[in-house]
Amino acid sequence: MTKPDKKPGENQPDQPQLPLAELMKIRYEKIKELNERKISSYPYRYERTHVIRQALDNFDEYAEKETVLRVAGRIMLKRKMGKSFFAHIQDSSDKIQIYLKFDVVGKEQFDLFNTLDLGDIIGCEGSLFVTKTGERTLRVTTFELLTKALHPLPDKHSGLTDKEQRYRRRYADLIANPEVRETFVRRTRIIKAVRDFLDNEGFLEVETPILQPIYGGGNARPFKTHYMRLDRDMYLRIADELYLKRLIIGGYDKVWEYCKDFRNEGMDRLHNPEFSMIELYWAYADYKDMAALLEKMMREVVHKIHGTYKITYGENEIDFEPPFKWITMLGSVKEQTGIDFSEMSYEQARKAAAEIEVDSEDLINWGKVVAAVWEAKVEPTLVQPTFIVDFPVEISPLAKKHRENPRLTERFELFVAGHELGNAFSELNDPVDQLQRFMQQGKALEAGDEEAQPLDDDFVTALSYGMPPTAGLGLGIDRLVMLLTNQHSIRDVLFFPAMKELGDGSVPVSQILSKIIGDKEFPPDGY
RNA sequence: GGGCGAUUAGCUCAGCUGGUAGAGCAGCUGACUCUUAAUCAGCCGGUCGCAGGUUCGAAUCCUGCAUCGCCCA
Repeated sequence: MTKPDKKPGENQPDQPQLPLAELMKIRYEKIKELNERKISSYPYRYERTHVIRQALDNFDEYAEKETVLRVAGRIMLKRKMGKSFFAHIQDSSDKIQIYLKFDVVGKEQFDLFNTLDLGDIIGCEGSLFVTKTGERTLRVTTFELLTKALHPLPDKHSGLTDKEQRYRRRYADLIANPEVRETFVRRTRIIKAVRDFLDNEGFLEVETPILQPIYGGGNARPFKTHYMRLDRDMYLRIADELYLKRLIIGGYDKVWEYCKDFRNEGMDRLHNPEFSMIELYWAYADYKDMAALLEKMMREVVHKIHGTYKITYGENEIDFEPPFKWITMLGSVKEQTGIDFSEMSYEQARKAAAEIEVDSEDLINWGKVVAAVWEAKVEPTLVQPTFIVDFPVEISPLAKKHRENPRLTERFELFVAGHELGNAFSELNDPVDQLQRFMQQGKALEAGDEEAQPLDDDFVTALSYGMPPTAGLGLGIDRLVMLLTNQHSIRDVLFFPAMKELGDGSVPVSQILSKIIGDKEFPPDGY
């Protein structure tokens, strides 16, 4: 149905037809033609006998017996040779060449195959053979279109290389770059290895609230949301710590959680606002026990994934064979700078920091100055797995004071390849001390430190019931995955990293589609 | 937050010191019944990230903004 009074000259030149729209329209027309022939472009299922990898693994046997196989996948390459086609189809396991001959499949199927586009998903039945050039191939006797792709695929050779597009359209990245699929499979295997290890060590996997009335357990700005039924603000958790300790108080000895946490801060190579950790708590143990456990875990996980204890990360070879280096924060600072901060006052520490060009302008206590010096001078040098031990009390509000030095806490962080991987301490279980630490944090919060944590009254209440001596650990899973997949940006180990909103005036695909299907009722020059 | 770089067709990229946009792939037509980034012939396809400015004239020079990347804080 077209408007008869519309003249060709009336096509608005200020609304040019987008090339993408043209490509999608051609594909949509193909769907309509198939529909007229009662062929669906989106059937419901396909009975596969094998995934492609299985077919290839047993190739010789299947080829010899001329076993009939049914495989399915996405068309990645397609070559026409007169009255025959070669194509490659790809499924989750692998890809295989298929060969389709006019004489074998007949005119109807041959013509149908001719209209297929790269990106379409098909199911093929046939047997295996080797071509003249030695490629293992499926000779198709019959095939079905399983899904029509409206959007063209990235370039068949160079794929999708634009980082931004790869993050924003991860599905296209995964289709075009199989090694990306492999990275994420490895991510899953790493998490499973951690889970298996903790299972074997007798830790109970639990779940605690993500949506919390009071956030805590770390130093970070939270995301705030609103619960309408209760008409109150809630926070997305920044850590699991305070809830897991409540479970220790409740009587569990060993608990852990795989957790998504949320921190309202910037994003860069090492940070995403939403990230994954594991936290575990272990009653009747202290931070040295925890360090030994973590060593053991790292060793096992690395070996399970790599089959060896030495891995390559960037330019470095990293050796996970225990024991890892163990050095106090103050000792490591002294080692790198020659300065011993341990007996200094706040003022002396600031002066010493200034001499080695570490800015302590906004740092309000001794502990923060020490930490700043340490970050500037020591952290970047830590390539091999290293425990940095005994942190200043001011920067460790949930850790128990050191049994030999009240300025410090019994805390360690594990560093590998210059990045913090894990953070652990002998947990503070004295409710009075905990309350005082909360008060200190409260002052910092009032003074404008948006990362300080608010008083959690119920947590103090819980502690007052008595928490056994406990060691706790938080381990950054995204960082661990980066390390074991040799990736250098957290965005490459997250399927869907946080991205800023695009402000470009590009035409959304849904709008293109609307206009294409609008052609049924409106003249085809409508856009 | 600061510095540097990138942004041109669905994808991958050219486009020099300003003269009004080009290739390959994909798509469409045709040839080819063992090709493999198939090949060959022809065709279609662009608000040159956005907004200003300089200029007779801007993809190109200048300013601002946006997004992405890298480095620094």
